[in-house]
Amino acid sequence: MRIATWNVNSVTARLPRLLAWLENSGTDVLCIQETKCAAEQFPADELRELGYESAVNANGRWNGVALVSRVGLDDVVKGLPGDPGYDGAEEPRAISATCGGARVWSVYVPNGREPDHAHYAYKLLWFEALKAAIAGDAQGSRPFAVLGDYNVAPADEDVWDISLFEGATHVTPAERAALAALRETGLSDIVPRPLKYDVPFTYWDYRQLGFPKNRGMRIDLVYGNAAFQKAVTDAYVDREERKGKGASDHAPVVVDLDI
DNA sequence: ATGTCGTTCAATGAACGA
Repeated sequence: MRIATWNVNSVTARLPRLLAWLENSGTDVLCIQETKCAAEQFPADELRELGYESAVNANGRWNGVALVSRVGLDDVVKGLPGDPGYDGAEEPRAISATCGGARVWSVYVPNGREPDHAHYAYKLLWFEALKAAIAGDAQGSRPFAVLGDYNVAPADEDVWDISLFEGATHVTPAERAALAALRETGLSDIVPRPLKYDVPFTYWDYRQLGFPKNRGMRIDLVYGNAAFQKAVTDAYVDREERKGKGASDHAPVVVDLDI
């Protein structure tokens, strides 16, 4: 089974590339983040024509996640139990389902904006709720993984120049501690191969020639339990998808599994 | 080859988030 995660930065703007990528990549299950559309605007019909079922948790302009599968899509759960919400409202940042024998989540962790911003406190609370929600499945014998845009670089090496991140989110000890807490439930970081350069960056800012200069970050992560990790045969970042006109600012992370 | 992109609201750009 080939499973992938991709922050598409608007599923409607990305639709031609999304359909082409699914056709060409041989992906069985895709975890999508930042659909940036209302649920009814999600291109389920176009995906169905390619043989994929869809499950969507989205509500408009911001955020939005989805699961797309051609190997089954059962027991869909939208949202995160205990989601702290932001500014009085719960946001569509999580969806989970059973696909081809694996239980998978597609998550879009809050950005945090600045360490002294309310959004940062929200981000940490959101991580706590995620940990509580997945701890049971992490210990289970069924292959289980949480895939998505975590908006945290696990180590200093996971950003192009750590000296430029002083005082910034995505690299703070508290955010990294939140990742460590997730791993302590029984999940492992499935680190993909970079297809070019040394570090498997997954995101490059649109601005200031981020991609051509490889000013990237590894913030799209695959956290799998022991059964999932044991089944992994390969993992890589499809940086080709970041190239050219009409690309998302994130590249897909692809994982091959012997299940 | 790549010196932002995408959505929304109200509008022929600005505001906002990332």
